[in-house]
Amino acid sequence: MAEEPRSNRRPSMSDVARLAGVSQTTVSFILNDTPGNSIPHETRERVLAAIRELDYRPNVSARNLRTQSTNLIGYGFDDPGGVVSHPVLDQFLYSAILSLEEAGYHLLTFVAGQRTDTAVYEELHRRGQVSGYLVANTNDNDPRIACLLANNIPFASFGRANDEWAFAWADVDGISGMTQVVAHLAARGHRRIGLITWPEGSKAGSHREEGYAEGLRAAGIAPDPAWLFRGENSVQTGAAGLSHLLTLPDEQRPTAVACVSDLIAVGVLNAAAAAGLAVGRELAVTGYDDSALAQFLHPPLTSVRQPIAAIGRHLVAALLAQIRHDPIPVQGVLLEPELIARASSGELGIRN
Amino acid sequence: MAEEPRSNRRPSMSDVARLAGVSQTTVSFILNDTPGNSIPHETRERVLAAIRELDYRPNVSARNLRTQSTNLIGYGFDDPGGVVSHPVLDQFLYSAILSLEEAGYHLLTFVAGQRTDTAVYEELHRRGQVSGYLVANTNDNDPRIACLLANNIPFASFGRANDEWAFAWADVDGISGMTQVVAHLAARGHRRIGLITWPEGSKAGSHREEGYAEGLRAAGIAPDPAWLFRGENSVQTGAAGLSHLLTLPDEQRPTAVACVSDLIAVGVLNAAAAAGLAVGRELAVTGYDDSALAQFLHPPLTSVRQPIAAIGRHLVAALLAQIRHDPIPVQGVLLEPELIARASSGELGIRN
DNA sequence: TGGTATTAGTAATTCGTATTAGCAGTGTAA
DNA sequence: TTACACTGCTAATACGAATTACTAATACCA
Repeated sequence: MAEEPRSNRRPSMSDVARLAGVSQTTVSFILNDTPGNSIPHETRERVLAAIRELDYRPNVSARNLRTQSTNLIGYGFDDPGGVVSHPVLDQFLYSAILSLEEAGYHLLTFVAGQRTDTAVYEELHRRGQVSGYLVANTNDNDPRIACLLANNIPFASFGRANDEWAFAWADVDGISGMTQVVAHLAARGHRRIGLITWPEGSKAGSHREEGYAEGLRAAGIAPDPAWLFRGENSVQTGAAGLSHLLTLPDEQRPTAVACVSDLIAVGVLNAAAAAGLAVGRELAVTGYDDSALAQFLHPPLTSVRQPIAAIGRHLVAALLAQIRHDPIPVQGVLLEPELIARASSGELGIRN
Repeated sequence: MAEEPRSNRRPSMSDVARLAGVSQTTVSFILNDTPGNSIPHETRERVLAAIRELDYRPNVSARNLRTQSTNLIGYGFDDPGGVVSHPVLDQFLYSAILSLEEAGYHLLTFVAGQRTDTAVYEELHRRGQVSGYLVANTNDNDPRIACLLANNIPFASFGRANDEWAFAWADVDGISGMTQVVAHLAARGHRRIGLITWPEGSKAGSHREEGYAEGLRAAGIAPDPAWLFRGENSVQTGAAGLSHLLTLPDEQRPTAVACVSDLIAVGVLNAAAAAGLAVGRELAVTGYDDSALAQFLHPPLTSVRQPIAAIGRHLVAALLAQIRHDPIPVQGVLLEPELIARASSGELGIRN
C-alpha cells in the first residue's frame, strides 16, 4: 500500500512540506521568519498555498516542548468562590487576558486553595505548564510572593508586599485616593468625616486609612477614633457602620462617611434611606472603586476610579519582559486614582 | 569530558532512570502504572527514591505531545470586561475549576471578542491547546455552539440553545424558579404582580417570563402587559422599572414586583426607599440568583437560589466523558432552583 | 584560475515522554 | 521434551516542531 496522508490526523508541518515539495525545515523557516535564511518569493508562496490548502495549524505542545517554553501564564483564585464577586479583579483579569493574547499568551486559572498553600505555584511551573504568574490581592509577607521569589519564578503582582522585596508590581495609590476623597468632602464644608474600612491587616486597607488620616491633617481636622468602623467587605458592614456612627452624640456625629469600597457604600446608602436620611443633602457618602453600580445608585455615588486596565497592561508587559529575559529592571509602579464626584457627596454644582 | 547531568536543566525521566539504574521506560511504567507490566517492589522503591531525590516532575508539553492530548479546557469571556461583573458566572467558574483540577485538568480563559466570532474556538482546539470547552450564557442559535458542533469539538454548556441540537448542557429551570416566586407572592395575597425583566431575545429571560406567566395562570390572575418592564441587567433598570409601575393608576398598580436578577432588585429597593415606600409592607420585591448581597439588603431580599456549583460539577463530568470517549450519552439536564423567602416579600412569619 | 560568498535549500538531531516490540531467564503444563 | 506463559526488564521509535550543521550550485573578485 502507498503511504496515504493519514487523513484522520491533523496535518503536520511535514504534510505541508510534502505537498509543497520542500523539506519540513523550510516550512519551519517560513513560518517563523527564522533569520539568516533566504527563501525566494516563489517557494514561499508555494508553501503558504500548501498551508492554506491543508488549513494547517502548528501544534502548541510540540512547539513548547522544543522551545522549552510555554504560552501560558497562571493566575490563582484565592477567593472561596464567588461568595463575594470582585468587580475590580474581574476587570483586572479581563485587561490582563487581552494584553496576554496580544503577545500570544493565554491565562491559566487555578484555585489556590489556602492563601498559604503555595505548592500549586511551584508545581505548575516545574511541570512546564506555565511560564510565570500574575498575582493579585497581595499583602505584607505574602507567602505566594515569597515562594515565587525563592524559586526564581517570573511573576508580576497587582499590589505590593514587603518593601524590602524587589519584584515587579503595579498598584494604585490608595493613600492618594482617600486623601482626594477627604479633601473633596472638606471642601464641601464637612468637618466630621467617618471612615468605614476593612479589618486591620490588609495592605490596601491601611493605605486607604493612611490617606484618610492625611486628608484630615491637610484639612486641619483632628481625627476622632470614634469615626472609624471596621468590618468585612460587604453591604452589611456599611449598614452596621452607619448605625454605629449615628449613635454618636450630635457634636461628634459625622456629616460625611467615606467607605473603602462601593459595596460598603451601598450598605450605607440603604441604611441611610431606612433611617430617613437624605444622602447628598443631610449626609455625604463616598465609595471606592467606581464600580458599574456607582453611577446608577440613588443618589449616584461619589467614588474613586482606579486605572485597572492600565495596571493589567503594565503587569503583563513587566511579566513578559522577565520571561523573555529582556534587560528591563524589575520594579514597581504606582498609579494615581481619580475622584469621580457625584450627588452622594453633595449636589453637583452646589457648594455649601 | 564526562557527561555531566546538566545541572541547570530540570531533571527528566532519563535522569531519574540513570540515578536508579533502570531504563527510562521502567520509570515511565512506574509513574503511569502502565498495565501489563510487573515491577517488583524493590525496583519500584528505588525509582521512587530517585524521583524524590531529584525532585522530578513530569513535563506537561512532552506528555501532551506524546499522548496527543491536553490538560486544558477553554472558557471564553464574552463580557466586555467587568463592566458588569457576574456573580453567577464567577461562582460557576469556580466550581468548574475545582472539578477540573480533581481530574488533572486546568482552565484556560480567553476573550472571545464578539459573540459571533467563533474563530478562537476553532483555533485553540486545532492548535492542540485545549481539549474542549465550557460555554456559558448561551442563547438560541448560539454561534459558539453551532461552531463547536460543526467541528465536532467536545464541549458542555451552562444553558440551552436550539432544542433540535443535541449536546451536553445543564441548566436551572427558570420557569420553575419564577413560578415559585409568583406562587409565593400570590400566597401572600398579591393579585397585581409586576415583572422587571431583560430585553427580549435571551433564553434565560424568556424562561423566567414564561414562569411568571405560568405562576399568574396558576393563581388565577389575568396578566396585564402594563406590568412588564424591560431593560438591561442593571440597578438603573430596577429603578426605572419601579418608576414606570408607580405611574399606573391605583387599581392597576402592582403591589409586588418580581425581578429577573438581584441587581435589578437592588434598583427597585433603592427607588422604593427614595419614593418613601416601605418594602415588605407596602410593596413586595423579589430578586433572582440569591447573590451574596441579597441577605444583607434592607430589607433582606427574597430571591431564587440556583444550584450553580452542581451545574459546574455536572458539566465538567459530561465534558470529560466526551473527551475520554466514555460511552455516556450526550444529553442535557435541568436542575431545580429554590425560593429563599426573606423580608422583602412580606415580613417573615406573617401571612396577610 | 582559484578562492570565497551567497543562495536555496536539506538531513539529522533534539526537546521529554509514552508505547510497542522484544529478550533473557524461569516455571509449568502437555 | 517441547511449547508456552510469565517476570522483569530494555531498545527503539513516535509525537511535531525548531535548530544546527551541512551541501550543491551559482556568483563575484582578484
